[in-house]
Amino acid sequence: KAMRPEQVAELGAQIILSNTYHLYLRPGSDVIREAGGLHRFMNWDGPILTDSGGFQVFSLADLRDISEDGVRFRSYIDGSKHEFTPEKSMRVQEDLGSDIIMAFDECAPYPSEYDYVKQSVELTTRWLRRCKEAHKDTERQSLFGIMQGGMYKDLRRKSAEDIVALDLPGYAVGGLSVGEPKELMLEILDSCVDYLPEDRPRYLMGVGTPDYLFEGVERGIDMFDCVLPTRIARNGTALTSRGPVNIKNARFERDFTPLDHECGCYTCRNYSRAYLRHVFKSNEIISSMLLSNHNLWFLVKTMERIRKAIEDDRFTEYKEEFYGKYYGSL
RNA sequence: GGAGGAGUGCCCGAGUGGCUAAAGGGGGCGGACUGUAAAUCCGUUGGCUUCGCCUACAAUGGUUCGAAUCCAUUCUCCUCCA
Repeated sequence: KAMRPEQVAELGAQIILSNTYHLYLRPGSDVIREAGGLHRFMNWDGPILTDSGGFQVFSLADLRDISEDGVRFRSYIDGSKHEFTPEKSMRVQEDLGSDIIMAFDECAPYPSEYDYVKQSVELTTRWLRRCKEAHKDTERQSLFGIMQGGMYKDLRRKSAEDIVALDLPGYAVGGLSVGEPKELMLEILDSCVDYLPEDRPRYLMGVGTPDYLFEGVERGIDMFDCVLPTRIARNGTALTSRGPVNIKNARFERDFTPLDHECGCYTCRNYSRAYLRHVFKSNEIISSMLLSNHNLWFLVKTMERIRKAIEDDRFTEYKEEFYGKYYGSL
């Protein structure tokens, strides 16, 4: 949102995420197929990953009904009834033509009882087998499996072992960062990442804040995705090397310095905090554009530096340096 | 000059005797946001020596146990007629 694909590419982003559930409801996956696929439709010729719609089963919970076969839900747009099954999700993602397609899973809410999560994990695994079965074009599209298991280590392990047995090109950790405390999230992540093969991409879904990126990488995660940078941008928050900055704050009214002195992004090269505050408060669309651009740049550059630090064998030093500034005083 | 109508907190605006420091918006201030139903949502917004007191619904005076609400006068604005 608020970004042209060209700008996303200019940031150095290598892949973007789209959502099966939302595109299925609107404009409809048939429309996108007719348009020649998502890449053409949205003018992005790099890789695209599509989420399966599993997360929407969780986030739009009051509108759905889960069964062995799949999920029945009502459209929040027009109230119409639909059913998503693993097969359906695969077919829709095929229509979209994305490069990485995600398994149709159930993301258990936090907190959830052990028995519920156990059932849920087993269902997710059965659904994954059906996804793999239904997924035909393995040349053009890579199907990633999703580990679940809530906050229960034994269920995480079981989930991981079961999905890894299916020998997929990549694996995701789902069901984290759903409202649990950070310590718990890290403890669970610690316990389960190693069950996923090191030679396949390991993707932590829905994460996150800069600190979570470091924590994830440190534990062996390769990929992340998150709405946070663009959403908080639209709501007036910028991520900076000195921590988050709420550009709405009165103290920036006459602050004519850049958002982040160390940032080389378009926004920081050309605009002051006072201007960004002004356009935000005036409800100017450029506010979302400038802040989204900055936040995405910030995360992309942070990840580039993390990769470089790993190559130079100084990840821990870089993490400490980053944290020192990020959590230090503004 | 005549006839009607109106003046409410920073702004708009509800309220026509006690449950009103005064609905609801807006604006201000602060916060939240993590596989996007979000340019969304939440809190707060007269003062103070804050389990209470003070100042407040144009101004002043009055009626009443009690007034933003009723009465009188004054001021200001709007509409129509001359």
